[in-house]
Amino acid sequence: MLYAGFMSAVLPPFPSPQEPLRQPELLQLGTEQDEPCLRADAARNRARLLEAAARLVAEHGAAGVTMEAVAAAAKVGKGTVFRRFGDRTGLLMALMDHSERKFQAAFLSGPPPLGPGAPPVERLRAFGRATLCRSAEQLDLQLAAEPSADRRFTAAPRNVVRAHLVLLLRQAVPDADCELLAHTLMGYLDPVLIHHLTRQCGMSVERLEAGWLDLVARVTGTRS
Amino acid sequence: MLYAGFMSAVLPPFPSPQEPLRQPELLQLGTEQDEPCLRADAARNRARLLEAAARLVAEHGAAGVTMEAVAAAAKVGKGTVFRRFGDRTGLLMALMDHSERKFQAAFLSGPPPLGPGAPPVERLRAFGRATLCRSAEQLDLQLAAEPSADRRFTAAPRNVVRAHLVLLLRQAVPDADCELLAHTLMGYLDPVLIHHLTRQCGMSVERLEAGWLDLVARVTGTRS
DNA sequence: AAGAAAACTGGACCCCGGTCCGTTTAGGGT
DNA sequence: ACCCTAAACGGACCGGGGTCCAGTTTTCTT
Repeated sequence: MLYAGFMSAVLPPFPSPQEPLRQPELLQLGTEQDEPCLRADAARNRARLLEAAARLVAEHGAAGVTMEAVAAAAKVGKGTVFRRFGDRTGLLMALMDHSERKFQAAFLSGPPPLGPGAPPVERLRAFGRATLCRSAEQLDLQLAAEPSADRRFTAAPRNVVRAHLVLLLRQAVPDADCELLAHTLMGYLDPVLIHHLTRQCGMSVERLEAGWLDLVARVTGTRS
Repeated sequence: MLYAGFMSAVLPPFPSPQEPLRQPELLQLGTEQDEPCLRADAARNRARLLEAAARLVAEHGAAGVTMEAVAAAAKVGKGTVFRRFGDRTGLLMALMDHSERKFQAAFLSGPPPLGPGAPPVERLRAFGRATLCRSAEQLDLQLAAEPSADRRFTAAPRNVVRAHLVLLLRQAVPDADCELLAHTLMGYLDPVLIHHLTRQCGMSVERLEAGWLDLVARVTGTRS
C-alpha cells in the first residue's frame, strides 16, 4: 500500500505491459516501423498522441506537455496515454525517438569520424562533439524527457550509447575498466549538466567542447 | 500561469523565503547552531518534524516519507512543513545535513590525507574513497534526497564539493579546465550512479574504488 | 458468419506535492 | 501587565501524475 508510488516506478503500471516491443525499437536501426504490431485503432491513436504532444511542445514549451492536455488535444482518454507510453517520461522519450535513432545510426553505421572507419580516439572525440551539438539544439526536450532519478541509468538509449563508448574505449585503452570509464564520459555529456553549465553558468559550447577533447585525451592517455 | 510549476522550482514558494539562513548553514562549519534565530515554537516544530521524518525513513523507507505523513506524525499542519523546508527535497536535505557537515569538516579541515596536509592527488584519492564509503552506508537517504533534475546542480552541498575539487585540481593540474574536470569527477561519485552500478549492475564497491583511483590517475596524468 | 477471446478505450478516481490565506501566538516595547 | 506586530500556524484547496475497471472494438477461430 505504502509502496504504491515506488512500485509504479519499477513495474509496468498495467498488468499487460504496454508496448513491450518499444524498447527494442531503439536497437534495430534499419527498420523504420514505428508501430510494432499495434492494433489499427491503437496505432492511429498513438500517432495522434505524438502529434498532439509535439504541437504542445512547440506551443507551450516542454513544461506545457501535461498528460491530460495531450490526451485532450488528441481527443483521447487519459488512460490511453498511459497505456501507450507508460508515463510522462515514456511519452517524451517516444517524442525524441526519431532524432535519437538518427543519431544512433550516425555513430553506429554512419561515415567516419563518427561512424566506423576512424581510429577509436578520434571517434570518441567526434561523438562528444556531436552529442554536445545535438543537446544544444533540443535541450528543452531532452530536459523534459529526463527520467526521474531512479531510472536515469536504465533508459534504453543510454545503454546503446554506453555500449558504444565501451567498444571504443576497449580499443583505445584495452587494459582499463572501460565500463566505468564509459559512465564517466557519459556523465560529462549529461543533458542536465550541459544545461547547467551553458544556461546557468554561462559557459560557451566551445569551452565544453574543448573540455571534452581534453577529457578524452586524459582518459585515453593520448596527450597532445 | 502555465509556468507555475517551473517558477516554484526556482523561486521560494512563499513571499518570505523560509529559512533564508539555512543555506549558509552548510558553509559555516565550526558552529553547530542548527536553528538559526528561529522563534521558539518554530524551532520546536522543526525538531519534531525532523524527528518524525527520521522515524518514517526508518519505518517505511525513504519512499514512505510523505509530506503529509511527516506533518501528521509531527502533529503539525502541512503548510508548516513546507514553510520550514520549502519542499520535499529540502526536508530530506535537512535530514542529511548532519552527516553532510561532518563530511565537509573532514575534507576541509580534518586530518590528512582527506584534509589539508597531503599532496593534492592523494587528497583526491581519499575524497573519492570517503564519498563512496559514505554513499554505501546511507544510499537510500541520498537517493531520496536527490533533487529533481532541474536542481541537481544547484544544491548547496554540491557547490562545496565542487569548490573543493576545483581547488585540488588546480594544484594537481594547473593548466587544465579544472571546473569541467571537477564536474566530471563528481559525475563519477553521483549517488544515483553508485546505486545503479552497485545495486542494479552488481558491481562491488572495491571495483568502484579502483575505478576512482584509475580515473584520478588518468585525469591528473599521474600514471602508476 | 458468428461467437469468443484479447486488446483497447475513456473518464472517474486516488494520492501527493505544493499554495493560499484567515487565524493564532510569541515576545519585545511601553 | 498589556498591547501590537511580525512571524508562524494549519488545513482547505488545486493541479497533475498515475490507476482502475466497466464497457467497447478488433481480431482470431471454427
